Amino acid sequence: MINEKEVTIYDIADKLKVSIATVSRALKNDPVVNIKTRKKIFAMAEEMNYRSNNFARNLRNSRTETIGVIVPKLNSSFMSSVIAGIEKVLNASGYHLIISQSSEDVKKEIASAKTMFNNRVDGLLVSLAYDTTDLKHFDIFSKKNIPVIFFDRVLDNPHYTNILIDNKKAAKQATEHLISQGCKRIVHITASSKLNVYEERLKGYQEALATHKIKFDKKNIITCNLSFESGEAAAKLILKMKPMPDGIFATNDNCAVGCMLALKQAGIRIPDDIAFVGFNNDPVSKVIEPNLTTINYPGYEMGEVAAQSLINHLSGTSTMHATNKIILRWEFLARDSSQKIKSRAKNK
Amino acid sequence: MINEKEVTIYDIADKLKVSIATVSRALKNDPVVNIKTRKKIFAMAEEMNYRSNNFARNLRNSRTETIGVIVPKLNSSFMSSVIAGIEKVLNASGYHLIISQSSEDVKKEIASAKTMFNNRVDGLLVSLAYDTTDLKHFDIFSKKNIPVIFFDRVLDNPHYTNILIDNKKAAKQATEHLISQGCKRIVHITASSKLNVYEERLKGYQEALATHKIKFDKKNIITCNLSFESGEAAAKLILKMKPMPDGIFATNDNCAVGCMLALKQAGIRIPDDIAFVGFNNDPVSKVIEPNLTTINYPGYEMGEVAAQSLINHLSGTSTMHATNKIILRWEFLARDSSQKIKSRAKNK
DNA sequence: GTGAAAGCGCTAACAG
DNA sequence: CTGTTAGCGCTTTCAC
Repeated sequence: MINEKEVTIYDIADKLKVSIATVSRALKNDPVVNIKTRKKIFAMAEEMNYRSNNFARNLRNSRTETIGVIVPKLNSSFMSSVIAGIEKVLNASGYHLIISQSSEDVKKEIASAKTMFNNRVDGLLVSLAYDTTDLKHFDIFSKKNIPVIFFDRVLDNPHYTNILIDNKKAAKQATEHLISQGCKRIVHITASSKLNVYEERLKGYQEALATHKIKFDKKNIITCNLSFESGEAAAKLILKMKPMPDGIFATNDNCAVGCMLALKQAGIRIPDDIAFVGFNNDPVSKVIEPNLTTINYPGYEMGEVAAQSLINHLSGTSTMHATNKIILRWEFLARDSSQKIKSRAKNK
Repeated sequence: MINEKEVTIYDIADKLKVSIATVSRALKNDPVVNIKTRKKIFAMAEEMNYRSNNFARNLRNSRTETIGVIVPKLNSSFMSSVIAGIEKVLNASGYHLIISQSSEDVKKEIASAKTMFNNRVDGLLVSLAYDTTDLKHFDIFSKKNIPVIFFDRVLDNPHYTNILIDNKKAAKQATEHLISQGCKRIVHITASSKLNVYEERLKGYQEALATHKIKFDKKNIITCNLSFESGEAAAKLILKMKPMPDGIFATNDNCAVGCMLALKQAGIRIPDDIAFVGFNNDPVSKVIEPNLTTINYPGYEMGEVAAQSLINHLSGTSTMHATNKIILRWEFLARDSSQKIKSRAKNK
């Protein structure tokens, strides 16, 4: 248990009677070093249990090989899939990951950004908090040419890369599906946030209504924080509506499920009285009865793409200043919660 | 977008006509520096947007203020709660987190441990992979007195701290609950892993049977990987059993839910034909109908405790060599999936 | 109270 | 192909 002395390239150089420069070069497998010397040095390094000192290396290189990730909440099925995807790609490329959660609070998001900055991350991956309305706190990064990439919860902007799905189109299809099932009074449950995801989904909902000549009514918009509990609360509001809606499009499965359970308890039949469509393809959507129709949202893939895109920026494969948008595919999953007329969907 | 030059303590010293030593001391708020000088230096640092260089500092201090976390899988409700708890405590203490997943594979776990070691984490938090059978790959850490703490998925050992719940007792209570509901043929669905969690739960199951003079039958043990899908597969086995069991205790909610859904589809009534108890209090347990009786398992808290305990080790509050076990409380949640005789449980 | 100076381990320019 | 050397930015003795 005694603290062994750390072995350095000096120790290796001493033993082998070569210079530290040679050791340093050999360890990086620099072909300029004689192949035999390289082999000897590798062997000795192994034997002495040498491990390179990242601080010293980073101090010289001023790179950390560390990527920061800021997300609103770690414990959701979607977000943990994203992180898993990020982790996979980054680890494969030798990067490390430091993670921080904003807990849906801009203030904490700002603090996290600062911490990441001080820790000199080589790049940053961000999904914004609920109440974030501008991107000023990321200016420090762009000033130093540190790439920042936003995913899922993004804000339209001219400076950074955004990775997202076409929320408007997905929401439109979800709403049109309800309309095709005969729904006329469709409630939209969403968040009171300025983030693109919610704005776009609302737009998609409105567009679908417009296309089918259904008048948009503000009273049919319920805003909440999208939790399971707020879904239950939404159910109470819905039960008081006259006439009651015959279709509900919620921007989040969890919330939809909370709402469905509460409505079922109140005797509402789903989908016959009220048809449901959610968003995200959360695992619960296949447990609730009837199974929830939803939009499949590639969390794991989004993480992979975000990480890969960052790595490309870092390695210069893509130019720093190229601002773009990466749009991922999504998929509409029709399940029983919304099929009023057709034969019931197969389990999917 | 021009890369601004990084400001160092030399720059501050220059501007203020003091030495770098003074600046260094002042920045750490060392009382030996005149209070006025300290204030001036702080002000200037602020003005110049100084940020301390962690590499240089770490190179001197040989500490990283970084904690490594290795978990089997990131994307489970339980694990993300744990990580959230860890993140909270660690961030509050100024530590960073680097995360890696073993994907339930010892080989990747060994590789991750090595990476963490090379990155000189100050401490390590680990939940073991499915097929890990010994702790040799963590020897490198103990040799250098780097604390390693295991949580949840642990292996009994004399060298490291383990954080877990009393799985045997919890499993015993779960099983006894089924017995008290009149179950005589209780199937136990568990994992074919040597990890304590599964062994202890099996023991608890067996003890409960013994206490109530029910003969243990190996045929009543179904082993699988505990996924939702393997729960469905287990249902097929169960349907073929003659006589069919009248109670099932699964070591994981997800798996239990997969199994329940499949059995329901086959016309089995729950709890009347078969009563169910799960483990983990996963969100799905409150969505499935009937709601799943389960063991509440404090993931977030487990993360907090693990992180705090590591910090205590690091700060010397607790001695390095003290090996111990931290046992967290758990809670049995009786819900409808298991209540054959009593009036149905209130929603909990 | 403050400063000078050594050095943490490594990289890379330069020289041979 | 190999060695010498000057730092990277910071902390910390040791002097004054």
